[in-house]
Amino acid sequence: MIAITLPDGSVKKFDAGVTPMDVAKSISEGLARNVISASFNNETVETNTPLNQDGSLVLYTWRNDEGKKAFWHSSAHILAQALEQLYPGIKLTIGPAIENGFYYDVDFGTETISEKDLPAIEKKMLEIARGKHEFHMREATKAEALDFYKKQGNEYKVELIENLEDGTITFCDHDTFTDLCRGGHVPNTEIVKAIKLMSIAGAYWRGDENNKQLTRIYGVSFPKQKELTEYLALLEEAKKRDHRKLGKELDLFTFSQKVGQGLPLWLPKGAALRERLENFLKKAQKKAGYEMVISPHIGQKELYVTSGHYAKYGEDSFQPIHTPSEDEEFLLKPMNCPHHCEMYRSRPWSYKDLPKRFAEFGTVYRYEQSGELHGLTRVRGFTQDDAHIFCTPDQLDEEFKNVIDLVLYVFGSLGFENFTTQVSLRDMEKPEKYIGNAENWEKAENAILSAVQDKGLDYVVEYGEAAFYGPKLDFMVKDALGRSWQLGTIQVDYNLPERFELEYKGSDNEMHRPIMIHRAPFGSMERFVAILLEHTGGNFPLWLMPEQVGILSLSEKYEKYAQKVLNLLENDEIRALVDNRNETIGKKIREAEMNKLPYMLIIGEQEEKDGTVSVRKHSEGDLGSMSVEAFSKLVNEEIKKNSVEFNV
RNA sequence: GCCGAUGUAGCUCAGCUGGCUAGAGCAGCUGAUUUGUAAUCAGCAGGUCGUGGGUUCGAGUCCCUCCAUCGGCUCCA
Repeated sequence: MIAITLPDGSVKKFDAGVTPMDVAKSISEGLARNVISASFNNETVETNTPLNQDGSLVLYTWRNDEGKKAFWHSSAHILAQALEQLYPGIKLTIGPAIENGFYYDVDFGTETISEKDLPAIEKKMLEIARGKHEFHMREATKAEALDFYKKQGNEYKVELIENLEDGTITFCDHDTFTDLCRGGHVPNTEIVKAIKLMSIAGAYWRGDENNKQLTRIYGVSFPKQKELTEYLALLEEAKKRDHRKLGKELDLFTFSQKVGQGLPLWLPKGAALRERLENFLKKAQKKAGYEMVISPHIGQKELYVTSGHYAKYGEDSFQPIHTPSEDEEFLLKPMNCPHHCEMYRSRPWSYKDLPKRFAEFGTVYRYEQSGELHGLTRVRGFTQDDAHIFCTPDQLDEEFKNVIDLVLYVFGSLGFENFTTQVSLRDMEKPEKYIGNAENWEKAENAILSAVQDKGLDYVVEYGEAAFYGPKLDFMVKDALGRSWQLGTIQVDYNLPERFELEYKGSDNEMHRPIMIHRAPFGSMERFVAILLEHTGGNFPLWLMPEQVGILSLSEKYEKYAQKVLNLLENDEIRALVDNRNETIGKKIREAEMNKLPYMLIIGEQEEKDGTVSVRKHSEGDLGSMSVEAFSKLVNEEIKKNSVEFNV
């Protein structure tokens, strides 16, 4: 007999060799029907794995992430089987579950497949699924495993196996199909009822662009057709919040082929929105002791040779600007830091002057690969809400933490609650990617780690994500489709101060090197506005709205009164517009609703006589009539409610 | 940059296997209407079908080039 501990703490006795499925059956028939995977002593097991020792067992269903993972991973096996049947001779590589579904990377050899082929593959997958084939794990020696794939001529699987240790290698069989696999499957194929293959993409073997590009097929699957339908509807719904679509509809920004790809054009409403965001941050930064500076958009090549940008990126970026004089070269600035370093150098500093905080909404230009451009989230010309803090070593910790507070304030004020924080460190195996010595890197990385720990931030560490001059703390937010974007960033840099020979005089009357913190709470205005658009669906907080109130006249007869209301609102600093067109009130309301105008004031004979306005709130409807003063108060209270002061 | 897809009026879309002067709705303009909480009616105007080549008696439709966009990969100062 063995003792199985269940998640609720209860312990049940079973004969050795009992399977997780047997345990599920002993609890209830319903659970047995729904269980799709299990873990035993924190290790993933199959539902048919015999358990031979005491331990704790967790049973997963579709409701658990673990269950979904097993479901989608199993679906990837079915996809692979379908592909092998339809395209004999292909080479399978890897097929994991991902956040929303699964994929399989395949070398199709000379064959090319396109999205037109997907329905046939889906059909084959469903056919296989209906066969109710059970998944069985099987151990194999390294020699057997290598032999199996060498016979097939599959160099990818051979490479994978060569990196595995003998004794840890397992295969998974179902129906006629076999795949190298670590485990974690559903009991049998039949529970996969609905399958949708989403798209085809190229993906480099092992994620390295020097390797061969494989064909990746993305798919998603569900235990019920209804859930698939709902999922697809959700995706459609998310597309409505796409910032590219909303930006066009709300007249915020545009792109022009003539101006160039990745070069956004901010239209009046977008520019006003952006200005409001900038002012919001300027106000908080002023309180936090920042000083605004301004630098030009280009700089001499020498500046970037000093900073290290030229050696690192010169050839792969926008090419230098040449002038009529010989040998003169200027670069579009890819970053503001070199300029700010030169500002620091403009005079000598004492330790008593530090920290020095130079802030600038600085527009930078970076030659992103064409395939990488994406709406406003990835562009070639953008404005960073940049600042560089020059401080002494003993000020670093406090300064860094103050910046964390500022970023949290900005995110909080704009309703970004679901962000994640990432500590981006260097990739130790690729030192050529970075400038500066190991000792400085170590110091900078430790400074960030200790600050986030003291602040109690819930963070993940990513190696190889650091900037070339220093490690970062990044604040990531997801877009409407769940893709993660880096917004705020804080970076510790010991390297640029050295390259620019920055100094200050210490209390010991000796010269010392300051440490630099690079930081941008928004990240960039472009990306921030994009993500804000997707989060709010265009319904920004009232204080940010380009237009807050529409005064809709019932007919042209009320023009004078409309103007009077407009003047009253403007006196209270409320942004309003008058719609006095010769259209029906129904049409004016419809348009205002579609333009996401937060408030509509309907005025006609009655209102003019009483000196009131009839208030309608966006997507909520009629709020009844009130005086203009009462309405102003309503608006200002809503604005106040949503804005918090930044306290240092 | 790489893989796959897409590109018809300002916007959303129709245009079957190549065949008359390329259609519709919304937006725009003109006129009528002067309106009570999500589309008043009528008329008008608007497109070298992304670009450049090619095949053909004939190309929006077929082929190639380039450009841009979309979904990924890689990259991301």
